[in-house]
Amino acid sequence: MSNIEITLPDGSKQSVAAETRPIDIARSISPRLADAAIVAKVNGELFDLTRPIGKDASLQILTAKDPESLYVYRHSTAHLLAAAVLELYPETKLGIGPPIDNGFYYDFDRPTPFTPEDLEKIEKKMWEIQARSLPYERVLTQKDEGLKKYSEAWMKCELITERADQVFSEYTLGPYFIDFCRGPHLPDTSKIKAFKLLSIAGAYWKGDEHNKQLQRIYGTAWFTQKELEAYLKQVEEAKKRDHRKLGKELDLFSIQELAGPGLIFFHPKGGILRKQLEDWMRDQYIRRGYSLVYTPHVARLDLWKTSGHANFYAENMFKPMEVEGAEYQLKPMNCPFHILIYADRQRSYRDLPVRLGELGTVYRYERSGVLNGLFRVRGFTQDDAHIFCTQDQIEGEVVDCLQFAIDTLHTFGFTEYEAELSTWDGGASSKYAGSADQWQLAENALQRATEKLSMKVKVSPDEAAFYGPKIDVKLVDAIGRKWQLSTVQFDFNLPARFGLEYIAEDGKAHQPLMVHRALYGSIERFFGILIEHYAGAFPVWLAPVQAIVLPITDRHTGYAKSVQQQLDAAGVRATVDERSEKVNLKIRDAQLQKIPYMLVVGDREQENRQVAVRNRKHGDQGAKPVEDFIRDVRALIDSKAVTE
RNA sequence: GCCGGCGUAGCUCAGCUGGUAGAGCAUCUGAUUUGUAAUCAGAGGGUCGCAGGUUCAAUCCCUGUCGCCGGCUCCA
Repeated sequence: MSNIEITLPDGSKQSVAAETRPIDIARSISPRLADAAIVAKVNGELFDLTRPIGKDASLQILTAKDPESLYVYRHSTAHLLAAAVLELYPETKLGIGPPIDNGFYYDFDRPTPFTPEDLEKIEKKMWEIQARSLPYERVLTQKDEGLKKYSEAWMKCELITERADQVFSEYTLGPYFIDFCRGPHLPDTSKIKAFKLLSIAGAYWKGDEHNKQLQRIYGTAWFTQKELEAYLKQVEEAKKRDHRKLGKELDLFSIQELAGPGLIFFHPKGGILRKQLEDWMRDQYIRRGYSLVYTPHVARLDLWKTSGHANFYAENMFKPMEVEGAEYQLKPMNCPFHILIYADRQRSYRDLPVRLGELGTVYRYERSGVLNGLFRVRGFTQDDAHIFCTQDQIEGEVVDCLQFAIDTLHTFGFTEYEAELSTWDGGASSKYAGSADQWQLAENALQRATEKLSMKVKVSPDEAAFYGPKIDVKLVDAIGRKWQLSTVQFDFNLPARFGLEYIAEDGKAHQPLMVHRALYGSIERFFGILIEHYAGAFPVWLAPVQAIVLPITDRHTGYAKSVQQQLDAAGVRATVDERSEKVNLKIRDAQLQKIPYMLVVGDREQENRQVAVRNRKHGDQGAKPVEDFIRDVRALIDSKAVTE
């Protein structure tokens, strides 16, 4: 038997038998390492701990500290799930079972759906199998032989036919379970310590709704019980912040069954918040050289035929309505309208850039199953703007757009964000509109703009829209979730379709470049993100009620009202709780309404023209003159402070 | 749209595999006049999402429909 040479991460070398396995090396280094080992890396490739190394190689033993380990761990937990399902329901056919961000899932094909009770049974069975310390065994199979072996399992056959090499690997777990799988896996089930099955959902085979619908079981898995509990707690936290729940509790907005799904009603308190968003954005438009425009909600279908939306966007549009023999279309986008304004008169290069901005309300048909609170609706308002400019101007325009996006995030209290640049395929296919020159120019401009602003950007090739490359900005919220928000995208399609032009210095007509950009994206959606980010406790400048005056007894109500009037006069949104209730109750209710400041007034305050300030977060702040409070709170409002 | 779950008072939820419904909070009334997260008492309030069907009898079983939730898909 020949020997092989193993190089460890510290550079040391060992000569060992070819059938030596990573776990053997780990043991020879230290029992603790062997115990902590999850998986190995052999020449950079993930390897089972129990798979013979077989050739000269560099070897790294991965433990729970290495991020790749968790995926292997979850993948193995998914196999454990499938093994349990097969033990309980042998007729079930297996789909795929990959690890995902917070856990894993497995897709099953089965005539009767799983119930929540089944989930409990399956989880119990999983622990039972786990306790047997069954090994995950890797087996090599010939492709034709494998197809025979899996002839009962149609999904596996499909996968093997499409993806498998001539000789492929399988993994077994116990007597019932064998799976076409690249691996690697844990050595055995005893390594699995903490997991929980979470939910059952329908999922289409390969994510395509034309395919058969399978039943997916989701689960989460972590190295330790502690991490599992922390994750479940984080899920709970997210539930507490759910904007649909808070929207009702804080009386911000509603969706009315009688009016229809996906259509948002802003209540007075939500209305104040929305007005803050709108006012800030319009103000910024003006400061940053945009022209504010207003356009209709419907237009002749011909416009949408010219823009092409009637064709490629038809399935997202409400059906046209007939008016005096002509068809009219509710607008799903603002761009054609802005284009009409641009094209309404001849443009000189001296006029460019033309930046037309609008808070434009659009209606899109979304399938009923995808609607979700404020996040996914059928009618929403975009802070939409279109920039028409020359080639020389695009880089500057893109820089300004991105800077605007970053300023927007900071203003609303988001400090972390990510940017993604979606580019085309370099012309490999014909699915993209526009010329290679245009793509090059635009992609370069986007790239250079991010460099100028020192933005970190992830490039996603072949992810662009068909009409142009784009940069998307994602924010990270208070509990670490990412939300796609702003977008800056080029459009090579519409200027051509509408024959847009400007007269250049050479006296000839040229086609302008068009940039489409939205920073909030959708005001409704951004509102929802804000609700969840702040868990309803908005910064003072956004809070619907900024201060509530709490008279201790009825005889203080008069003074309380005079305080409220002073606050009103100073532009501080204030109310008075006039109920004949105890202060404790009034405070409790104000806290639950997440009102930033509670101003308790009794004999002492009335006598000294003061208010006893209570901050929703920091509690009792002591008494101070009304003017002092107004000065302090105005400072916070004027600076749009996001911390208290 | 599809799969699964759900729809009971303004809100949050109970309601024993069929005998026309109950709690807490909220509301109203009365008492209490209160100092930093729930004062007490009484009263009113439901065609059990909607429409059919089965049954002597339906909140409960069946069918359809509307809406919501978790996913699939897609995006802002």
